[in-house]
Amino acid sequence: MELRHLRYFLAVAEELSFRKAAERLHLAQPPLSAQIKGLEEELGAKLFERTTRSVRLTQAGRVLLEEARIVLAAAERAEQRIRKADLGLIGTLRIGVIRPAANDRLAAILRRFRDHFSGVQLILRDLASTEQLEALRKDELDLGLLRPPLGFPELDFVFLEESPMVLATSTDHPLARKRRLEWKDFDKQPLVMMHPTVQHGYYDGFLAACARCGATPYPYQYTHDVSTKLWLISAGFGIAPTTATVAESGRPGLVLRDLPPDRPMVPTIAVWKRGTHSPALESFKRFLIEGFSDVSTPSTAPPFPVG
Amino acid sequence: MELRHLRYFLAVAEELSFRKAAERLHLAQPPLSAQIKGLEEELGAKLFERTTRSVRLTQAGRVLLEEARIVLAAAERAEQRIRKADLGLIGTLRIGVIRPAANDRLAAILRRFRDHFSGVQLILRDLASTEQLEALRKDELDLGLLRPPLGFPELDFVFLEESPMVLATSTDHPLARKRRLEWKDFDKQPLVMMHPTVQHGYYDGFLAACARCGATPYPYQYTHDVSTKLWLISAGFGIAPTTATVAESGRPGLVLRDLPPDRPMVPTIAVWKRGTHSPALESFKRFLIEGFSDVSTPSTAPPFPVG
DNA sequence: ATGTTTGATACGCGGAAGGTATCAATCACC
DNA sequence: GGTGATTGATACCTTCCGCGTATCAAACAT
Repeated sequence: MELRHLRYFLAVAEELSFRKAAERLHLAQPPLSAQIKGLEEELGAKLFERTTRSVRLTQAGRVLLEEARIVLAAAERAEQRIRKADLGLIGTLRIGVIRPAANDRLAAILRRFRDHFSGVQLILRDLASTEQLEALRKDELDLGLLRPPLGFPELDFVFLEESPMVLATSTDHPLARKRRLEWKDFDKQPLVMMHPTVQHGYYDGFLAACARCGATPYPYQYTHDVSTKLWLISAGFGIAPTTATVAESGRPGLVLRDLPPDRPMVPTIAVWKRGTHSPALESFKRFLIEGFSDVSTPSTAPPFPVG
Repeated sequence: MELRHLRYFLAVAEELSFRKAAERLHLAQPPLSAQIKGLEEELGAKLFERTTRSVRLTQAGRVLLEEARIVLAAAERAEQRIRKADLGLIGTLRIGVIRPAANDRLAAILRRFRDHFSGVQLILRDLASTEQLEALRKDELDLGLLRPPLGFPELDFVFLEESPMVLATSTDHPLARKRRLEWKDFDKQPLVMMHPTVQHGYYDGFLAACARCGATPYPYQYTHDVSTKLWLISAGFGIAPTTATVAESGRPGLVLRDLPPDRPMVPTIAVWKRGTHSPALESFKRFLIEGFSDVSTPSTAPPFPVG
């Protein structure tokens, strides 16, 4: 059975005349009769009682009259929704957000987007950077707001903002009191780090700077989220570089110190799969870029290692 | 757009592989690609992001995935309901009933039918004989329970039961007291008759018997339903032949008298349009005939004038 | 009796659906 | 890093089916 059969049937059922129905369909009458006949044979049921002078619906025909209208309406709706989706007016955007990016600025952007694109359902997922990259790879996410580096090629990104990396220690740690930190201060220091499975490469810049000055801190504890990491640091389990904006809310027992000169910056980037042509996503990216325009520094070359 | 497109699209969207989808559809891969391409062009929207190694849904594709399932499910449901309708398991039966036929016996038959065919919706319409014939002609009724004669050819019928015609008078009418009625008693009597537009030909037998005996009663009042007719008679507006079963409920002021020998019988028949092949209707007729089997007298030739 | 109207039938054409062979691009694997 | 395997796209051909024209048979109108 094809929609053509239903369209033809509906015309005949409504006109109760093959001739008039054919006219309405801009079709000759013989092929119309043939199509109806074919439909009846396929369904194994007579749909019309025909004489040479009258056409009447059978029981089966009466039922199909109801059903055909439903099917055709559903098909019509499908076409309309496709067109809307293609304009980016409806659809779903699955967006991954790392905790530090879930701030007021992003909330305002989301709110503005929803005001303009009420038909686009935003599905926000609170995921760590590595998890987002994996989700992007598996096409379970349309856009990720996360930290570099990118996990695999086939990704495009745009830089949104960056925040300096600072050192987090407990209040009773010697480095909390030292007047001015130097890279070699971190030699043989125990580090409280995010586990690579949730954030990979985050510490590369820090460790490289240490290495350049001959300092070799060592991994001591791994956590899976930022708040646990800060909690462990405040409990004296070690030190760690972290992003300045993350720990702004004054946490008791925690001290944030500026790193020595040439401190790494921690960018937030928006990432999506290359070649994804989604008008809704394009619109969302426009809102994102505009929302961060006062802080973002557009760059042609990636300001950090990719991959 | 045809259902084929949606079936093909659904396979590709679910498999996310043209090759696997083609396999599932028992189809070669190139025509499948061509069909999807054609669908995309017709809708004016890309449905898949394809590389040589991966197939991903676009926003529009994701929307169509939902919609295609809906449309195909509706089509599936349509086919199933057609088959059921063709077996007479679902559908609607529009049945006309004259008031005198709306009795306990018919109610029991209707109840039994509904128990066996719960999917068939019975639409009962309280209509006079002539109205039913008109409704049958216009295909607004599937079966009529009414009185002869039939209004036009193209009708088939089955005899269900009959009841003797009796005379209705008011209690103070001379004929109410006469010991034994003769046909010539009705000469010059005013008749209270059902209007021909609601019951046509009902009085033919009575008037013919009168005429054979030289009696000529005359039409005096016309009513449009039985209860008004009996009310007028009880009020002394005239006399009328009526069906014995109609006036059983003792109405004050009304007297029913047996007619002279060779009194006409009043049949109840079930009527439908010839050539109507409706399994549900066939089943209903079976229930009807069985329900009246103790009183009906099957006959090959019509026991009354047709037309 | 004749003409008109209606659905069915016969038949031919064109286009679209489907099959086969093949290509280009990418991935896996040694 | 070259090579074979896999995947979707392309080219080309065949088949079939949807559609049009011409015509018929039946029923109604005149």
